[in-house]
Amino acid sequence: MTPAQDDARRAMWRHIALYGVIGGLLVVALRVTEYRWLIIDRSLEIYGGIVAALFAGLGVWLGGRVTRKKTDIVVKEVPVEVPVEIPVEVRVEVPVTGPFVRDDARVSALGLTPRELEMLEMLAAGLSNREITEKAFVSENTVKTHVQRVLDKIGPRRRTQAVQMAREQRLIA
Amino acid sequence: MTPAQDDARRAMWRHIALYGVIGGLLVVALRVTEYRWLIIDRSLEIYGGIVAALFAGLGVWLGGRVTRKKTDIVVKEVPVEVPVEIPVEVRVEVPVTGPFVRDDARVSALGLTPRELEMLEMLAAGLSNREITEKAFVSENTVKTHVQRVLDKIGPRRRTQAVQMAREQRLIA
DNA sequence: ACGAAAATCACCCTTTTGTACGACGCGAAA
DNA sequence: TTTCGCGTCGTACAAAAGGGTGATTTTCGT
Repeated sequence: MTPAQDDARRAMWRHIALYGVIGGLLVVALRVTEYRWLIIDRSLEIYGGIVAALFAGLGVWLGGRVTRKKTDIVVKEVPVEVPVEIPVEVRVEVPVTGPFVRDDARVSALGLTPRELEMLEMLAAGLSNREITEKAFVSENTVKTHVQRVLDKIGPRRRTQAVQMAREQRLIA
Repeated sequence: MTPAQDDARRAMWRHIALYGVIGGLLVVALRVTEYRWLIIDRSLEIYGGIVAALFAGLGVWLGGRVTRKKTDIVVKEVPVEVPVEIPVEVRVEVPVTGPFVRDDARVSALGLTPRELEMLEMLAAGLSNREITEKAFVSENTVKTHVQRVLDKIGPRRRTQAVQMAREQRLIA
């Protein structure tokens, strides 16, 4: 019996014990409420439902707990044999999903102006208002106004979500 | 609504339907057996136990199904003999719209934990810290901590840019 | 059983964003 | 010519996010 197995066994028993305790408490609670609330009619269905729901939830939790280890695949990094020097960073470019086609119908439906589309693209690039200011040669207030209008037209109240929604609607790449 | 989300939704409803049907059958079965076997004494405990056990099992199964990792594909780094010349830029053509494959090597290189990866995905979905709080069942402070670590590890100082960079590095879809 | 890593939470402070106003100039269309 | 869309800019306040530090609890591998 290795310590690890020992630990696992203990954990298992903890689970079982917890399980039993909860079950016992539940049954007791049901017995008590039976006399307190006098719920007689359809009691079996009601109790069954309650028990089922609670234990199903517990089962989900337990299931996630016990099956987690197996599904979590650990990736070990194997040292790479390097005969010569390798550039510090090797980036693999992966062209995705062909050329992007903007949904112009959607754009005009939303009433997005060209300038606002620009702002949207810079939002998607993760630029701050200040950075957009520098790229667009306008004041920060102007940027805020444009961004605000984009948010109003697309819907959400946060730029992150605006970017996500804009991507889904094919407004930006 | 992407097809994938659609699929997930359909699967969820199938689960719920199955769940309900099993529950109904179980209750009916119990009602029948009640008259057949005339088990009256301690019947509540017995029925409770049966229902609990069955639904706990179902819960485990459901939990495993729901929380199962969608991508079982793991990218492993293997020892390779590197030829003398290393092109600075390597272009790899990939068939369009292939399933997303997380660059696990990159993930572990950055030292991103599973929880942090979750947060990253929710960031990409455009959720605010408060919304993440509700989805992850943790306090807002915890969310901020996780997000902060993600930012520290990936690099930028804004969540919008973190999402963009994470996409480029194939950390998220 | 122990230590390391991960996850959780709190506090405080600064910076960035979001919201709500109003205002001005310009060019095209009515 | 007047109106209107668009781009520009401002102020002021509210809300959210970023940043640093420290602490406790869970989890997990050995």
